[in-house]
Amino acid sequence: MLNITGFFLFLIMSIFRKYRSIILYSAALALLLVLLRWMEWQFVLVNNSFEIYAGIIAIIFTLLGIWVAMKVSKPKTILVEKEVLVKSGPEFRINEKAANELGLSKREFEILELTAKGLSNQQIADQLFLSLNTIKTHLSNLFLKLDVQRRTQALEKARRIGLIP
Amino acid sequence: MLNITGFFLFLIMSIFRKYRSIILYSAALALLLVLLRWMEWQFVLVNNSFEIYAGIIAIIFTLLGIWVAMKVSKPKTILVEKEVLVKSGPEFRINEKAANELGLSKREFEILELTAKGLSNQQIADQLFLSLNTIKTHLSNLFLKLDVQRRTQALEKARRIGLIP
DNA sequence: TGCAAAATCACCCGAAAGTATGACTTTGAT
DNA sequence: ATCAAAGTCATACTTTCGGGTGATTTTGCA
Repeated sequence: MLNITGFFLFLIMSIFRKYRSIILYSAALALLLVLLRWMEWQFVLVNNSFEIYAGIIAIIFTLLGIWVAMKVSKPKTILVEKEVLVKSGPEFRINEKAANELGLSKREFEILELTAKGLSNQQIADQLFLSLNTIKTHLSNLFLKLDVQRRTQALEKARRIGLIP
Repeated sequence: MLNITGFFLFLIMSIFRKYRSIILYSAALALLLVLLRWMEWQFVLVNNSFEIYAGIIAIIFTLLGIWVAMKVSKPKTILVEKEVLVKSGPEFRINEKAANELGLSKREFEILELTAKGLSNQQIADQLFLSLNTIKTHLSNLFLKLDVQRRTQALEKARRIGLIP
C-alpha cells in the first residue's frame, strides 16, 4: 500500500520537476488574473472606462509573453568560444578558405559542426529551432558539395580538408 | 515640384522598408484594438462578462508578445574565435591505454577505426570478410562500452578520450 | 527594385543503422 | 580440461538517414 502511494508521490514530484516552468507560469497567470479582478473592481466602480482597462491588460500580457519567450528560448544569446588550432606552420584558417572554396553556406557549416558533435538530425533541429526536414535538406546539400553519401563520410572528409578540427 | 514630392515619397518608402517590422507590428496592434473594440460591443451588449473579455485579451497579447520576442531576438549565437597554439608534443599511444580501460576488444577497436573512415557497416563487413550482422553486433557492444547511441556520437567520444586521432 | 541564392519546410520512399535476443564456435588463461 | 570472454552469425523489429521533388519565404547584392 505504501508502495503505491509512494509511487504516486514520486510520479507527481517528477512531473512537477519536469514541467516546473509551465506550472510556475500558470501560477503567475492566475495571480495576474486575481490582480486584474481587483483592477476591474477599481475601474468599474470608479469609471467605466473599458478601453484603458483593455489597454493595460494588453500591455501587461504582451510584456508577459515577451518574458515567457525569453525564458523558454534560453539558448538565444550564447557566447560560443571556439578554439581554433593554430599550427605554427603556414596553414591558418583553412576552414574558412576551404568552406568558401566549396561554397558552403553558413547554415551548412553550422549543421556540419553539430553533426560532428554526434547529434542526430532531430537533436540538431531542436537546438536550432528548425524543422527536421530543414536539417535534412541542408545536410543533403552539404553531402553534394562534399561529394559523400553518409554523415560519417562527410565528417571524415571535412576533417581531412581542414573544415573541422 | 515633382522633385520634392518624389523625394518625400522616396523618403517614406525607405523609412517603411527600414522599419517594416515595427510598422507592421503597429498595424497589427491597431487592427487588434479595432477587433477588441468590436468584441467589446458584442460583450457589453450581449452580456457584461468582463472576465471572458479580459481572458481573451490576455491570451491574444501573450501570444503576440511571444511572437514579437521570437522575431526580435534573432541574433542568437555569437561566435568568438579563440586562437590556441597546439604543439606536436609527446602523446603517443593513448589509444591503447584508453581502449584497455574501457575494455574494448581488438575487433571492436578495429571496427571503430573503419567507422571513423566513414565506411558503412556493409563496407566494413566486406573489408573484414565478416557478416553484416557481426559488424552490427560489434558496434552495438562498442556503443554500450562508450555509452552512446549513434556512430557519430561514438566517433566524437572516441576522439575526445583519445581513442582516435 | 528585381533577381539569385539561401533558408525554410513538407511528403514520400527505400536504405542504413541500431536494438534485442539467441545460438554456436574459437581462443586464452587457469 | 574447463570456463569465460571474444568472436561469429541469424532473425525480427524500430528508428534514423538519405535521396528526390517541389514549394514558399528571406536575404543579399547588383
